[in-house]
Amino acid sequence: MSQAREQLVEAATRVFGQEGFNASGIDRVLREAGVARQTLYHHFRSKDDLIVAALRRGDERFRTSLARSVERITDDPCARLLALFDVLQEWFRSDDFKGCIFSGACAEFAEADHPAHAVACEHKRLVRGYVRELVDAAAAARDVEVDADSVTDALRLLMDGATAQATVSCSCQPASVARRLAGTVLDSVGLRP
Amino acid sequence: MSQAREQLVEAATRVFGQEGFNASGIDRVLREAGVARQTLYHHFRSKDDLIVAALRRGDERFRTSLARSVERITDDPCARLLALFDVLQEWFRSDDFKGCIFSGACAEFAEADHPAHAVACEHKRLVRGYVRELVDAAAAARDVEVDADSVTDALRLLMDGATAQATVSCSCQPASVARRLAGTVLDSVGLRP
DNA sequence: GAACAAGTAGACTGATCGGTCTATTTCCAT
DNA sequence: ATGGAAATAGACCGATCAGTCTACTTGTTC
Repeated sequence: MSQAREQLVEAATRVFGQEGFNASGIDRVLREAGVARQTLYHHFRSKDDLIVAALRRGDERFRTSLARSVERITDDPCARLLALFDVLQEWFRSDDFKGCIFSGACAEFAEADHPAHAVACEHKRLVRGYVRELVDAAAAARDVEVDADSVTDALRLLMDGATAQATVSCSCQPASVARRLAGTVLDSVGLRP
Repeated sequence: MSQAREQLVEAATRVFGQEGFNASGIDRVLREAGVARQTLYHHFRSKDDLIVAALRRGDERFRTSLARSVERITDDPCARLLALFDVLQEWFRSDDFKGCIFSGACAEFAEADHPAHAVACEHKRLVRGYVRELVDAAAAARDVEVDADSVTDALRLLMDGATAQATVSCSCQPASVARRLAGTVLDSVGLRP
């Protein structure tokens, strides 16, 4: 993998995440990447292509970071479901938190068939897959029968709700609210840590 | 109130809501409003001013529509809390649903001190105020003591979560998930319809 | 050492952007 | 009737945008 391409994707994820997609010009990304104009168009056909690559990079980074953070917090499979919200809170607290770039991409590229929208949709699907794994692991550890899909949907909705509210309010409190709600959900299905 | 200004704000809410803020040019709004260029700058100092006016209009329209829809669905104060999610589902189902323009505004204007961000924040606060009224009414009707703030926070988080997910997935299912979760929340505090 | 791919620097294009300026018209109130 | 505010049409401005083109410099590989 080319180093120039690597720095391009890296700068793009950073710039687009901070300023938005339509608001960030190609020149800004090039300057931050320290890369020539033509190099961009050697690796990507258009700005949209770069946006898609940046979103994919953001997806990988987010999911690996989420999993690693959750695993670092606790070993207990049930407690890990609540740890999801501790990780979110940590994220909201960070100085450069500007909301979920995938929700942002859907806001800026509202047409459902836009490639960026598709990547965002896939990202949410993959995160759901990870949460689903955690739910299955917790159910197995507690040896209880649960409607794993319903529990997963509930947790995902709480996560996205907290993120949306944190983006608008610039506060980390939504994470606490979501965590408390998640606790009652887990309680009701016998997955209380 | 001037008719030209009225049509400007109306067209702006429509165009910005469909295409986003940075992606929509002034010319597009002018064409849809059927209004001359100079007329815009007679009523607004800048595009940002028009954006703020459009958001305010969207706020009014959303809240009055929400309240009217909820009141139309049921008279029971507790059932109205669940009706919030029926209204959301109806919204998600509409053909031109493109997500919450206030969350979209925060995605496009991430700086917390941007006027559009401030209006979005105020909108969320006002919606919370309405939900809070519904919670208080339900508690009074059931004659139970509830932590109204907590219940309101929970319902608002479920609403925003459903909206965020519906925006990405282009589905109305998140409304059902949120409604079911809201039901368990209300159950646990004695506000079950 | 020749060929070739990757990268750089920077000028350039056509389009669009937000915003200004001028000239003219409409219409209402004094 | 006359002055003034509101509105129109459209040229115009400087800036920025995404994307192209040319010319030159690296390395690497055969």
